Amino acid sequence: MHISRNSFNSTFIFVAMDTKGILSHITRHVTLTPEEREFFTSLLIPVNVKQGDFVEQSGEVTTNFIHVNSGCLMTYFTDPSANDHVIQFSTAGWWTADLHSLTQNQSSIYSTRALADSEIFMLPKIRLEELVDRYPIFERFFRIMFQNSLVTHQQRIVQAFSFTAEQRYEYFQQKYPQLEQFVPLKYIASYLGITPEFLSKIRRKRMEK
Amino acid sequence: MHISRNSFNSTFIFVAMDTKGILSHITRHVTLTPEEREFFTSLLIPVNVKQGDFVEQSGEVTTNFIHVNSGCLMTYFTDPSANDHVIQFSTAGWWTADLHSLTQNQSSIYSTRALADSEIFMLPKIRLEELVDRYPIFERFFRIMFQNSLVTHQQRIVQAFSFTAEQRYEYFQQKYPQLEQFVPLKYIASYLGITPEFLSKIRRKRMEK
DNA sequence: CGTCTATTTGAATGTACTCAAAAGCGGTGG
DNA sequence: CCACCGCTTTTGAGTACATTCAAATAGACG
Repeated sequence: MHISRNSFNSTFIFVAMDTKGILSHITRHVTLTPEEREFFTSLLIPVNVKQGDFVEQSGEVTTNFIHVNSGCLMTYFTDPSANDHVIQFSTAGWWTADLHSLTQNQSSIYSTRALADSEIFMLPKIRLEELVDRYPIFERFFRIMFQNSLVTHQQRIVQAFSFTAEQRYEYFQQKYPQLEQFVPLKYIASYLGITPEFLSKIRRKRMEK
Repeated sequence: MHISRNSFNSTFIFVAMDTKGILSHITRHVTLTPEEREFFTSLLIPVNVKQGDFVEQSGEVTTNFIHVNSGCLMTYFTDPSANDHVIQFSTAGWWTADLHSLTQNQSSIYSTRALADSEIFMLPKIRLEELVDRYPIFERFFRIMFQNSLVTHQQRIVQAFSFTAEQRYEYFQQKYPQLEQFVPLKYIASYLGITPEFLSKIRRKRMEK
């Protein structure tokens, strides 16, 4: 899998970053006291990544939850035949993490890379544990977040099995209209579970209508 | 979709039921005080269902979390072409719920039925809310449960897109060896996202090896 | 412009589906 | 106890959806 900038950049740029976005996403689900906000934001590690940078690499043990403040990330799985399968695109407001690697301390089978220059927050697993021990309201927040994520995952499973590729593409366009603007089609094809060639044929067919 | 007993049984049988199993599943993840155990079990509604009974029906708004104490349930989705797609088999120790219907108060697109005579616990949504408000330890429990469930869901998405039907069948056999003993093949085919005819052909091919 | 990658096109192929029908299997009633 | 019924599973032929491979075209970037 190649993106224009394909070097692995291990020297992330740490900068001051606005926490309004992430806090507003959280307070959509739970109410925080000033103290809770303060403590939470103190745990976040702001990182600037450039297009093509790896945020996580398969084979390593994941130690961070990641929140996208701006830009766009892509998480993908490389199968034994060296084919990549995009699992998720994460735009502003989304969280991403390999929960299996994170909870079982096993090396990850997923990689996460920046599809565009992005501002992200890293929340180390051990810090999250401190956070929820101290303020159970965050336990609730993550419970709700995982709960919502499960709904989305379940819908994707249903679709994978009951929709044709063309229907999945239509659904994708409706649900993420902004993504198609700047995500290369081959990654969208991968996300839909089809080859770039076949996506191209679907697109032509739809243009002709 | 037909099971031997295909009547909708709205008169569930309420009985005394052992709460040891469900408590041990919970205390695998969190530690509970006697008071917390007591309060939690007081919220559970034990129900006995017979093979073929509906536990939840699509079109209705879901109001319960369901825990399987013994037996086996199956949750499936009926698509616009009236084809059923099995989403999950739930055996002893599993939880099941349509989180979308539950959280958004919308009518469910899933149905859940008993594949065998089963003992289940119902936990009404409003009771769960009381529970987590009063004892945040349960917030943690459900956070961990959803987190683990997400791992499984993600794996299933990866498999749907990168495995052939035969590979998915092999994985299923490894992961749920007990299920194949008594679940009709057509439901297993549905779970795997293939037709019963094709599963039959896969099985013959594997027998010949 | 030249190079590199992304996208499109077309032909041949493969995986899985549809439809129709036969075979297997468990229960029920005469 | 056997015959019949309803449902599940198997089989086979024809078909559709999606892939592979090879090559042409289009776009982005230096």
